[in-house]
Amino acid sequence: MTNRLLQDLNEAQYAAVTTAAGPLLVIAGAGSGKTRVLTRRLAYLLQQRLAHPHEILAVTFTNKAAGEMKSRVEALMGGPVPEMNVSTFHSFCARLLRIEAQHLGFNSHFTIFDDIDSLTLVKNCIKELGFLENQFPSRAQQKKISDAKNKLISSEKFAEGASGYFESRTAAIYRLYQNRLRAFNCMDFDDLLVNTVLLLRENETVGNKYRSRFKYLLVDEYQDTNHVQYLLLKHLLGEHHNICVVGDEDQSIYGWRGADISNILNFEKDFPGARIIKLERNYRSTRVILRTASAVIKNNALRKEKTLWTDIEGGEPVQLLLVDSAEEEAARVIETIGYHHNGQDLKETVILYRTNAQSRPFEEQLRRHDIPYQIVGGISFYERKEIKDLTAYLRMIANPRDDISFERTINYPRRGIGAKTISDVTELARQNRVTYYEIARKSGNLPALAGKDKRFESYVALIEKYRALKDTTPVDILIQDLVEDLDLIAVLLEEDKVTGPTRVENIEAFIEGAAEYARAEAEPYLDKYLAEISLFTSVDQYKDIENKLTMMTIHTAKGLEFDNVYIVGLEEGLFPLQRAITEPAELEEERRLFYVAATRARKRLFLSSATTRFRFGEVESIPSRFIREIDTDLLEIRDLRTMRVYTPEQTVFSGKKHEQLSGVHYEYEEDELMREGRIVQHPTFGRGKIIKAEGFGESLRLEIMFSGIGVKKIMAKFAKLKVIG
DNA sequence: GGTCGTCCTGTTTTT
DNA sequence: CAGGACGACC
Repeated sequence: MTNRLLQDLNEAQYAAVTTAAGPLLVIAGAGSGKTRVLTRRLAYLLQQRLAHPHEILAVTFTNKAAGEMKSRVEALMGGPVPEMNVSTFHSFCARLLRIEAQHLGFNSHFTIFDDIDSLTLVKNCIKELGFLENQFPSRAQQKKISDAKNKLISSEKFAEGASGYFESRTAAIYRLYQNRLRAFNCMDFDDLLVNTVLLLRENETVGNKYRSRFKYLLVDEYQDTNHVQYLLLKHLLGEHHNICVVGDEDQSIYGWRGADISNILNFEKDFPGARIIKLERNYRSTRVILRTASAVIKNNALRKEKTLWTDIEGGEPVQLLLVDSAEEEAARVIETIGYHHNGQDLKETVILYRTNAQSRPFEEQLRRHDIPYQIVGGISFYERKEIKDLTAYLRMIANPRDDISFERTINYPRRGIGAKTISDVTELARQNRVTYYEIARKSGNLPALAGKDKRFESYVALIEKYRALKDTTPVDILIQDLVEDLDLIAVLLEEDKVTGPTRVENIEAFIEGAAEYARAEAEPYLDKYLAEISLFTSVDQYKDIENKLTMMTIHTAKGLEFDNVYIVGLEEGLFPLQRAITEPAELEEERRLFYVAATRARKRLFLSSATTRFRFGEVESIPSRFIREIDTDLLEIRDLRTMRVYTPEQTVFSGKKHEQLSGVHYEYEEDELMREGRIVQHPTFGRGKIIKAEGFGESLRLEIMFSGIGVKKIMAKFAKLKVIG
């Protein structure tokens, strides 16, 4: 009898599904049936009774992917598999820590700081230490701290390795930040991973407990794991070596967040005896689309050679739209969508962009034409002010030690507690080494807060009321009552006549979300609900709703596929981003990002590029180098400025390069002269020698050593340089 | 204590 | 161009 789990698999897929024991690396090219392999593999482990559901841990990148994987496995197994662990790294860690928190000096009601909370705390720390915000911008400091954590460098270790003015101060900020989080009984996103690793590594009992529990580990999107995640896997792996990771180094796009591409490149070294299986046959895209993606990605040096192929012959040429401005781009793209998708379901079409800010002109056009759409990501629902304010209350209720949530809620809605009083509270809390909430509770006994104690009392009474209810009242009811107690609806409507109603709608949607959760959960109480919503990802909100166009960043689109894909804003400085142009490693990541974007498409791919784009001030744009890397016979160029169309045949036949068609001169010849070793004449600095040249054309940057002046970094397009030797 | 206006900076992607 | 920080004023 044939095993239906092994039907319809190609040879490589079959091997990936059935190779159960030992380390296994599955290199899964875009569209190569990865999800099918993953779900069949899990079902196969269960079917062959190699493991009980609770002995399997599968980690995915988003909650949505986890949910889908689980339901597909259940469909294959013909029934629910409730005990199988399928989750993201972060939510797996959060759940584990909820159980084991006391071993780390946290209590199990700890709350999770999102990016905004964490930034607020960093700001507070910088202020408290008396450092200047312009010398130590909070965002940059936050990033440094996060980078350190991703490499498992503690604040103590960071301080040891720190040298000089800036680093030693960053170390101080890091230390204070970490101490505060601990005092608040809070963890940021990075802490969830770091603390789990520390616990598994340093607490033998806990470590052994989890090591003996999981017999099979499965990791999706391995190319985007960071060092801490890698260590987490190492520490979860017990006697057995049954770890299967699936990934594609060409799709690694989270380097900026600490993802370490060497995890996948070094898998064989890290896990001796590893078997490698490559899935190279693509079932998704037309040959034209694959060739386009490959033409760009092959310019990267850091990759394992791999060739995707498909049986899907030919396909429509890739259309390149050339336009004047960002507004024009939006108008023409929407027009093209209307033209091509007459009668088709809009859910099969997506507009992908490099940065969230690019969505605006498209939104305007879509509204104007009354086309239904959804934007995934951007300012997430949970980051909206009214939602943030409400969740800050919920967090105070779950965990009153959280000073950041205290600050956010103490005077909203207004209770007559202003900046002065809050700084008094801060001061008192520091002196007495207690939390802000503790000060609020004792305000009656504190002379410094004389006269204000009634205001604090009503706040404390409110928090305490809900603290008493939180473990027994379903979370949606709790939130509803809280909103009423705060009179939040009236406050919002009063506050701003224009945005008020929308904000009220958002509050209502939030309550509805909680109600949905309450219906699905056996114990729908606050603590768990908060943990869940703080780990929502931006794709988690994506639903392929009938007849709605979708827009999102390329990062968010990872793992999704559509019939029609529009990649917009293909200009130097935007895609690739300006800062990537001079950094080879970052440029390669941008290229992978293009690769991910293009391979989302099944049938049709459209690219667009504008000549001018408003960023800070007006900026002339030139088409992205990625366009030039695509073979001309794949492209149909529609120059919407001149209303000229160049088919692939014409382009090839006339031997024209597309940079000429687009009317942009790249001025290679000039570039050729501006190379290292050349002597140039500068109007103010005089004679100098080029010691470094990066970029090309408009973005050519030079480092020039001027005699008697020193090294200057110069943008070639602004400096009136003359080559004299 | 609250509000309004001005100046300044900083701009990528997200768990 | 937008959002935050800060200072002036009510």
